[in-house]
Amino acid sequence: MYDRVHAALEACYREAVSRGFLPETPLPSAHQIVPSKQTEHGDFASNLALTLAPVLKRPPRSIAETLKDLLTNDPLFERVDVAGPGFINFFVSRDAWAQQAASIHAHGDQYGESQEGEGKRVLVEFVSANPTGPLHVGHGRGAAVGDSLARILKAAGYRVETEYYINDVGNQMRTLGASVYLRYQEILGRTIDFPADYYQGDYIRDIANKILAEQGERYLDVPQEECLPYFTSEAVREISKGIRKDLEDFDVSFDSWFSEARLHEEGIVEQTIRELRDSGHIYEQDGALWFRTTAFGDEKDRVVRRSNGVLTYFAADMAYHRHKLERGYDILVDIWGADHHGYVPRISAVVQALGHDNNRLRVLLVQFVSLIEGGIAKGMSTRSGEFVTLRAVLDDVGPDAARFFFLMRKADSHLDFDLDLARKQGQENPVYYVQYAHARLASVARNAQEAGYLPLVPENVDVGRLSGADDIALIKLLDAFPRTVAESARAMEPHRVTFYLTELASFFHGYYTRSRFIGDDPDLTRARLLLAEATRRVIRKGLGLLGVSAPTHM
RNA sequence: GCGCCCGUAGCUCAGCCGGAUAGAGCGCCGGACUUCGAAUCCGUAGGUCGGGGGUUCGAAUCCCUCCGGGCGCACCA
Repeated sequence: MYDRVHAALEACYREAVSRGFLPETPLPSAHQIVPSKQTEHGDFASNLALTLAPVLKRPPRSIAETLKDLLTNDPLFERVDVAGPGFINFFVSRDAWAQQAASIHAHGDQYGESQEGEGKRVLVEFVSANPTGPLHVGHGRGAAVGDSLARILKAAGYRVETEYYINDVGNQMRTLGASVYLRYQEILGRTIDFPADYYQGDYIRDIANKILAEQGERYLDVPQEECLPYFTSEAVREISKGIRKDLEDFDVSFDSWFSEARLHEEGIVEQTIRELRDSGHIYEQDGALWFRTTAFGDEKDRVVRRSNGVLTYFAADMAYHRHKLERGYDILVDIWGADHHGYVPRISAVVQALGHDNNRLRVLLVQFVSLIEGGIAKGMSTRSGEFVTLRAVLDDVGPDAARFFFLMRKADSHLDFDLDLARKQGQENPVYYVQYAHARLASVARNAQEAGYLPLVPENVDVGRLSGADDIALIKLLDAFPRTVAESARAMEPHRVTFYLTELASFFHGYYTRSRFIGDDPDLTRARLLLAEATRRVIRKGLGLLGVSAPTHM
C-alpha cells in the first residue's frame, strides 16, 4: 500500500509540474512518506510540501493545497487533508484496504519477502568463538543475531551465506593442549603446577578423562612437547564438537566453517603481507612489520609481524578479510562482541588498503548479556571462569525463549536477560504471547475446517466484507510486514521484527476477543477466515525469521 | 588522558538519516470466561526524553558542553 501511495503522490507531483502549478525541481531527498501515528492524520503522511517550501520559496501549506487538489480525484483515497504546518495526510479508502487483504493472502508463504537487497551477495560471519571452551551466553546472543539477520536478509532479497571463522592457530592452541596435558597428569596422581592463565574450566578435565579412557596411561611419561600436538588436536576436536552441538540445538547453522590454519597453510597470509608491502601499506621498523592503518583513520599503526618473527592475530585477520573480499561478496558483515569495537578501524583499513570501498564492510557490535535471576545478575566474568554457558540457558528456558529474548533488544545495547520471565509460561512472557496468537489461529483453522469452510477458494471470498474498523486495522498491520522486514534488513536490525510481532500479536488478541471469525454469516466468515489465514502466515513467517517455532498447539 | 557506545515511565527497553499530542513489555491496582483456546482481553496510575546551550517552521532525534554508566586503548589472543 505504501508503494501505491508513493506512486500516487509522485504522479500528482509530475502533473502539477507539467500543468505549470509548480516549477520543475527534483524531489528533495528529505521527502518521505510515513505511516501516521494518529488516526486523525489518516493512514500515511507526506512532508513533501515542507521539504519543497525552502526550494520553491513558497509557503508549505500553499504547496500542499496545490498537490491535494490533484489527489482528491484518486479513487485510492477516501480523503486527502492538508494539516499542521503543511503535511499531506492520506486517508486510504476502506475498500482499497479490504482489497489489500486478498492481495496479501494471494502471496501465500512468500508474503513479507521483497527485492530490497537487489540480489546483492552478503557474507555474514558470526559467533566465530575460539575452540578453547564452550559457548557462553554472549556467543548465544551473537548466534541469535547473526542467524536471524541472515534469514531476514534472505527474505529481503539478498543472496546470503553464513560463515564461522575458527581461530585454530597460535598461542592459545598451545595453552589449550598444555592445559589438558596437565589435567591428565593430575588425574594420574602427578603433582602439577597449573598456571593461572591456563584454561580453568571443568571441561578441560572432562577432555583429559576422555583421553585417559581411550588411550590409558601411555602419555604419563611422555614429555609435554612431544605429545602436545595430540592433546591440542583432541581438545579442539572435542570442544568444536560441543560448539556445533550447541549451535545445532539452537537451530543455528552455517554454510561454511573457515579455518584460520588454512590461511597459513595455503600461504594466503604471507601473500597478503607481500601484496600490502608492495603497495606501501606495510613497512618495517624496529625489526617488526607494521601496517599503516593510521592512513585510514586508525589511532596508531598496527603490528603484523613481531620482531621475533611471529605473526600477530591481526595478520591472519587481514588475510581472512582479503580472502572474503576476493570471493566476490558485495557486503561483508562481521558480528563481534562489543568489547572488540576498537578493532573496527584496523579491519576497515584492510578493506580500503586492498582497494575496496569502505562500505562493503559492515561491523555489527553485540553488547554483553546480563543474566538476571531473582532480580540479581548472575556472575559471568571471564577471569573467574564462572561464565554461564549457552547450553545452561538452553536447558533452562528452551531455544524459543532464548532466541526471542536475545532479539528483544537492539544488538548494540546491553541486554538484561530475565531468566525468571523467560521460564514463565504465561502472558508476561512475550515469546509465548506471540506463539499463543499463532496457536489460536491454528485452532480457528481447525474449527473452520470442521465446519467445512476450508480450504478457502479466494475467488469466492468477498473481501469487501472486511469493512469493520478492526478488520481494516488488522489488514493495515499485515500490510506493514514486508516493509518491516525490508527495513530490518536495510538497517541490519533483527529486533525490529521482534517488536513488530509483539505488536501484531497484541492487536490480534484484542481482535479475537471483540470479533468472531466463524459466525452466522457465511460470507463474512469466509472473508474473516481469509484474514485469519493471512495473519497466521505472517506470524509464522515472522517467527521463522527469528528462528522461533510457530506451534499449532500449546 | 584519548576513542566508541549508552542515559527516555518504578524496572527493562523501543522510537534517533529532524516531523504533528513521546510508546511498548513487565510490575502495581481494579474488572471480564454458558459461544471460535482466559497462555487472553478491558480499564486506572505513571515522564523537566540526564543537565545546559546552539542550529530552524519544527529537536528524544543534529551540533557543542557538562554530569553519570559501560567498553576499548599491546611487537596479546
